[in-house]
Amino acid sequence: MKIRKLYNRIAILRQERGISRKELAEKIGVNFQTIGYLEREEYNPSLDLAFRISEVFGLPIDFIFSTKPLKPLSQVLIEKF
Amino acid sequence: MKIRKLYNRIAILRQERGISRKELAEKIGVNFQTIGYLEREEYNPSLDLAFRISEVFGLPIDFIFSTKPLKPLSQVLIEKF
DNA sequence: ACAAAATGTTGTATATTTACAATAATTAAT
DNA sequence: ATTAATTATTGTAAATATACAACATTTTGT
Repeated sequence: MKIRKLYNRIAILRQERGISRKELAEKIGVNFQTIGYLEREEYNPSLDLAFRISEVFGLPIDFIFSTKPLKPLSQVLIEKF
Repeated sequence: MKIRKLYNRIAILRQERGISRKELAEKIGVNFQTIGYLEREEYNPSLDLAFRISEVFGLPIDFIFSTKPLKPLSQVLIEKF
């Protein structure tokens, strides 16, 4: 299976909550550098890791991750008006 | 990260649609034995593969996959009454 | 009952993800 | 301005996912 690059909102969600990668990594049970890789989208998480992130943020996987580049949350929100 | 076993509804969703593993595998672009491994929950898919499955069935990832054992669809449906 | 199709099992090889360490660069705090 | 904290970069090793093949078993169709 030829890999497909995935996109995510990890960086913004983490910043919204005002925590560092190290803190997020601890909540998730993963090395803090792994968070860096994911935020830079250098590789895709396993489904298990995606679920952990989803659980920490309390948001569904499809909201955090996408096969297509993600619009800024502000724009998504305004489109709901 | 110690791996966590994940659960999924791939087998029922595939059977609902009346297709074989081979056919599903072709739609997804993966080896047909990989579908077997996933249905038997012998290992977890990558997030990319989870997205492909989600796209083929037209259902969100959180509906198809779960960190906890999944109730039969019939039961989930009845609980909505 | 038989043949064909689908699924399961076992084994090996490759690709991708995760961990970890050491150091550089950037940003934040004092 | 300096220190501390955070993030980026590079490299290596380990764990897990995916591909593929060959054969056994089960199920389905006729």
